[in-house]
Amino acid sequence: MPKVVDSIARRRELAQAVWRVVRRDGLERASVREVAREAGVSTGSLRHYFGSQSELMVFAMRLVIEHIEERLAALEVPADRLPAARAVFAELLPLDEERQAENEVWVAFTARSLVEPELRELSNEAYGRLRAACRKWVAPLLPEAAADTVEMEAERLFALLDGLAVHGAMHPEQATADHLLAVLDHHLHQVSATG
Amino acid sequence: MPKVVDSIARRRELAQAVWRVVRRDGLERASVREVAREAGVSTGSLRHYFGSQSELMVFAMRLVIEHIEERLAALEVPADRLPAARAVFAELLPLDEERQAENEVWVAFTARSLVEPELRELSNEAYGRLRAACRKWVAPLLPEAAADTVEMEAERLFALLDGLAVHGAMHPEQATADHLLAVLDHHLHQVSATG
DNA sequence: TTAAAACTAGCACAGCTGTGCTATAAAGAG
DNA sequence: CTCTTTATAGCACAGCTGTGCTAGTTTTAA
Repeated sequence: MPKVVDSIARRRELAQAVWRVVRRDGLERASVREVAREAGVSTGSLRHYFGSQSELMVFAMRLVIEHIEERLAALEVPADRLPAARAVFAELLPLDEERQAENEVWVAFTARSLVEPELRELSNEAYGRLRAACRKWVAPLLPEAAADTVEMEAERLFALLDGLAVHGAMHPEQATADHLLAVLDHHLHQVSATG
Repeated sequence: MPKVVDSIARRRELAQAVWRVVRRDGLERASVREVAREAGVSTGSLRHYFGSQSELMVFAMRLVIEHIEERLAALEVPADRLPAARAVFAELLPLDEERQAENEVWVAFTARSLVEPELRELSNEAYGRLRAACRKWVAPLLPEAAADTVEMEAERLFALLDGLAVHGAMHPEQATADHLLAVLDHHLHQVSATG
């Protein structure tokens, strides 16, 4: 195994230490020293893998996107249109601990991306992909609808998903997995019924 | 005019300096010194009005809630159910520069409230009030529906509004006022049509 | 075995942080 | 006027920050 593979594995471990600090103490506390401490290494060692703090943060944020895409790629999508849409969009909701953790981290990075251009790029990229996914899986539910109706429904679902994700992060006691799924199911059912 | 009135007016001015810094540089850059610089005062003077930084931040976040409630209180709500709901919920969207600014600040504070208990209280308070408002103004659109259906629709609208607000903050080029209003109108129309 | 590459540790620097403190100026009350 | 409260300014302290740097250590290659 060439060393470069271990190297990126190590980078992933360090990025997950970022996640833990972000979740526990917030993004503003994710200093180089604190992340190194969380990962159990020295700052010099951390700096060997990431030339700067912002490089570390960009990598940590990008890792969230990669995890989500890996889960989506591993998903067995049902053949029927409505169960297919449900399966895909349910996968994006913070329904279990792993996705809750990544969702909280994502919310923190997203907020910072408002003022950090390097993170903003990643946010925009994810935004575009999610928007496209909404269009792709909602369109089959509206076979007779006009193009701009499909577009409108995609935007509505897009906003709904982001809103549910925020609620899942901010109020996990109330936005339980059952709750999130119930709202999603209700919405998809109504959309496919009117289309 | 007693001095206490000027005092809270001064606190509001300083809190708005917080807003400007948060919007320009992010919440993590809103240090005591930076806010004082933005407001054109010394740190000692700032500290005379706010005994600690967290007191300043709590006040600045609470001021966002107060501004929103002032706007809602000043709103002339139409008599008809659907226009009434539209007027209220449109008021909550970041449709103009003022609301965009406050919305961005709110998003930043909300994200930090994930790890700051003092801000979390305010976030929860706002969450509860917004949820109640959704119930109040959505229920008349569904006169024949069961209670849990009304509840479900309120939750769906609640998530949609938060999602639209996030999109308005993160992607103002695409989430224009027209776009946000179109999605809101489409949703309210469909809810009231099926109810 | 030897040389090079990769890794780890930790210190040093300059700069920013929140907060406590004192000193000065302004304003209002008696 | 004087006295007290309010307001403002700015310094000092201890502590954390990102990053550059050097010195060891381990691993890999030849």
